[in-house]
Amino acid sequence: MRWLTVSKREEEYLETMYLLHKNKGVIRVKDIARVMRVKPPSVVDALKKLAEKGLVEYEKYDRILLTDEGRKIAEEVYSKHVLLTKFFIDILGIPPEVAEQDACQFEHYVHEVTVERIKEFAAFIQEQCPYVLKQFLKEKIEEAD
Amino acid sequence: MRWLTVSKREEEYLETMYLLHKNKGVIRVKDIARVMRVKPPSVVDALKKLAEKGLVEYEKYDRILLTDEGRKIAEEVYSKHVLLTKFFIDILGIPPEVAEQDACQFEHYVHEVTVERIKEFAAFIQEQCPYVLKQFLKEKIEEAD
DNA sequence: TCACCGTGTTAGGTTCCCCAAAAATGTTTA
DNA sequence: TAAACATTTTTGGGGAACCTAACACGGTGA
Repeated sequence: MRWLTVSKREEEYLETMYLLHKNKGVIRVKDIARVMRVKPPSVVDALKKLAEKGLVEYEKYDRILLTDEGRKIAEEVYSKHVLLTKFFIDILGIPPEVAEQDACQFEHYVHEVTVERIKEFAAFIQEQCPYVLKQFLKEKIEEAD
Repeated sequence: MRWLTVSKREEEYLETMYLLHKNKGVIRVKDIARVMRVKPPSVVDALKKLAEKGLVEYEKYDRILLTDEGRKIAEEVYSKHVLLTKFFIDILGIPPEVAEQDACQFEHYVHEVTVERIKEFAAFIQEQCPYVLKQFLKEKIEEAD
């Protein structure tokens, strides 16, 4: 029962915090700001709002943590991120940096149905015509040289 | 030489106006508002800004037109829209309403490289393994019943 | 211990995009 | 043509997300 609205930007904050926690153990304002390419005051604004929504544990000057609910949202977003990035790279043969950027935006909007279908399509194609796929990727890589 | 920045939302206004002009001949505040799901005052705000940027011909109470530059941007966005929608529907077999929604968001962010690659991939697959594709779509449509 | 410095926070302000209410203009009809 | 109706515009205001400048905290080295 998720009655609260989480904006695209808030999802990005949650995802960033999730990854910082996963990779560095601690979540710090400075690091969130660096990753999100904003200044620290913007991070504090965001933290206050997310705390009010019960998605982040935050007391000023204290350590920052995602709540269960916050982590759940972050994981959902991140899993879409991973899926989309993989699809762009492995199926469409898009350069990693571009794939990353596109996934990063699309993940916040893409419909569940589309996510599922992309997953299925990738599996189907890789199983049914792996050679054709390889051929396509090969051509694209050669063009890039 | 496009030095001015056009926000995502502005792109949407331009695209809406472009389609209204194409389909109804005239562009009216009321219709833009309906399509964009905003109230008329918001449309007027947007029109003023777009006029300042030279993307729209706008004098109050007068007829509304896109300038060449405005139409150019609208066409670029719209062509991405069409491509993405087609890809989602024809290749991934996503239901039209969902495809429409997703395309509508993604079109504003998707990288040129990705657009090109999607185009190429669709052509390649449709040529190299049309039967496999048909099989995939058939399964998905059957599941939906 | 305390002064310093990095980090975090507050205060105040900007831009973008939206709205409701009311005023102005345009159009249609009696 | 003038009243009634539809459409557009102005006015005034709000929320989201960002910023700079200044201030507060807290761990560290002298």
